[in-house]
Amino acid sequence: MTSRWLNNEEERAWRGYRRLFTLLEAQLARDLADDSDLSMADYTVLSNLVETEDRRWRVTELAEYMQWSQSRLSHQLRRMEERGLVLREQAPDDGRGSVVTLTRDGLHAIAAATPGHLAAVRKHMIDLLTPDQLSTLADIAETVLTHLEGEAAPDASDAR
Amino acid sequence: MTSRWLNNEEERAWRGYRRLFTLLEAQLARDLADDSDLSMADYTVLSNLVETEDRRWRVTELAEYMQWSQSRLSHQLRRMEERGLVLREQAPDDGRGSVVTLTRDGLHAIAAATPGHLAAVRKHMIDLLTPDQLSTLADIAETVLTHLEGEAAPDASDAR
DNA sequence: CTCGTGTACATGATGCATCATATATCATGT
DNA sequence: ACATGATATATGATGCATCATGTACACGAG
Repeated sequence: MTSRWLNNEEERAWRGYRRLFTLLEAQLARDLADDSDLSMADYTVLSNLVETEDRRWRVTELAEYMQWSQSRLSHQLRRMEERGLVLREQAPDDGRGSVVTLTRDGLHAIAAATPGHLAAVRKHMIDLLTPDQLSTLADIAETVLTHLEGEAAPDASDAR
Repeated sequence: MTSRWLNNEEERAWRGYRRLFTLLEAQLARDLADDSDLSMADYTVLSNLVETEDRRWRVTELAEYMQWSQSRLSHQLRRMEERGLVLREQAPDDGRGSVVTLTRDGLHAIAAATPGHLAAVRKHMIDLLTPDQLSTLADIAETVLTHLEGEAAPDASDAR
């Protein structure tokens, strides 16, 4: 496990990347809280719901899509259900399953919050970068994500 | 829907960036947990301590440097103190303040964990990218961070 | 000196994230 | 039909993050 140290440019990239996420996330959460009653978690759930054709998700599928644990999503949905933002119904095709849907209030909440949030994303990040930078960033993410997804399921050698 | 507001390339960058952070953070935390008894939070605190000349920080300064709330750091330090990783002493020059230091165990823990952690950072990110990509990433972070830091303190009346 | 105000840090309460486990249902081999 | 194991979801317990507030000290004005 002999590890080389990070050189200057690598360290600049690494530290910058981490600090970027920390500060940007905080700023977006503040902006969102300022003009809605939603947390980032609420927003993400609602926006995933509103983006589907019929505005319905099976709970586990939504959890996988969001890269959340099933338990985390279940707790989050319970809180959002108590606030009247979403509903959980019996899945028609599977007695074990639930289907989450938006309530009228939930739809209203996400519709009201989205323009402001996307404006904030632009203001604090997208509009600050050149098209080249954006495209490089997307490439970086793609490369690392491809690697990480291979990492998560390096299975195949289950046989002993 | 996001694509109404961001064009394709912007959306690819934005979604990629967010998913990158989520998955990478999870992977690094797993790797760290696998070969140490430290959480990412523990690791960050310890590594900030070990990187200073005398291995001492005033609590508030450390909190600012880490971009943590003072309260969050205080709770974290209490837990770490209970585990014998750090110590808090009276600040010599200010009766209100505390100075955090590493214990022998804390020093040992960070020394043992660092090579593996840096190897993981290389493996899951740095070594996957070209020097150009790294340098663009660092530039992106610098640009956005400069903007965000202006955002956090848009208060010009501080001028003396 | 002491009064008011600001700063450094700690702490209790509350909400969220995670872990282990429970419950109900489905799927399959016998 | 039945046992066995897998899957979908919920939930209670625990630890961490955050918020509001408390305590102690600092510092300057009168």
